[in-house]
Amino acid sequence: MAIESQELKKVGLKVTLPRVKILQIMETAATEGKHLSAEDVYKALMEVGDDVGLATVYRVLTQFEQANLVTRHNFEGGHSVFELTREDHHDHMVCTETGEVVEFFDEVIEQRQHELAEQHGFEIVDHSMVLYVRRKEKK
Amino acid sequence: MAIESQELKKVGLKVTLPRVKILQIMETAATEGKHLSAEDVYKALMEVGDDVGLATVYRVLTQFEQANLVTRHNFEGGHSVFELTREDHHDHMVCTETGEVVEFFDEVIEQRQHELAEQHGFEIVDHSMVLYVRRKEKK
DNA sequence: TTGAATGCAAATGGTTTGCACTGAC
DNA sequence: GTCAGTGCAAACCATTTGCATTCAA
Repeated sequence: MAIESQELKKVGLKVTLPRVKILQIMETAATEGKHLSAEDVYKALMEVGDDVGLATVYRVLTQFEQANLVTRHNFEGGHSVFELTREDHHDHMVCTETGEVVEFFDEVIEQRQHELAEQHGFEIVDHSMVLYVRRKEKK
Repeated sequence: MAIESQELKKVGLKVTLPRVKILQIMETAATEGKHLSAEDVYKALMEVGDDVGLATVYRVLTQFEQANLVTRHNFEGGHSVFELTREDHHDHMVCTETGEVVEFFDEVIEQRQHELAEQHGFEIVDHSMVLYVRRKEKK
């Protein structure tokens, strides 16, 4: 049995063709370090000849998100992008010129965030930090 | 002439009733530390008896944003909120239970962000950092 | 068999736009 | 008087949902 099927069962989702296919696509994207929108996933399915409705793509991605298989990001621009959930937390910097996405993690910042929330009597449930950047001119 | 009129002229916008009214509302909200959605502004206008179309509210807020009079934030949840642009940069924490918004600024984090961008060969154009938080249970 | 999953199309909700009318200069 | 600004309704776009059909278990 394919790895995808096992992962689906593990999170309590019935093994169906759309779910397996979409999971495969997300895994492929992950190895390339890419973040896909629902539309991207839909197109990828079309290209491989798999006829899955866009609505199903949204439904499945949402289920995957709830099952913590994928993580949803809301960068500027109105649409969401998804990536396979990884055990290691990380934030993103997005190049405003090329759209390139770089992932990073910084212990100092994470630490400060918790301290700041604490100072205001809160605890952090989640956070998003996106740096919109531009390639520096080489001198 | 009211202060609002001068501000509008300064940024090259013709002085019209909707623009003056909306600017006043944004200023009032600012003194209360509030962030308003287009809908909020629209409702505020209605309450005062000023009949301005929702479309105009969007158009004016967008113009204000381009003129750098107001700043637009895209928190989770699909809709944008606006606040008067301030010279001092700050980030936000949003309570997931009450919607309460707290502004904060932390030099340590700002510093690290620049260092991290630099490490990847980028310079920061802009950034968004939002902490989604929950009031801590008092023990 | 049988309830869950899917496809399709229609609905949604925030935001934008086309166009004729209005108003600021 | 003119052209930018506005109101209204229709259009948009990403996403969600209702419902009849299909399918995994």
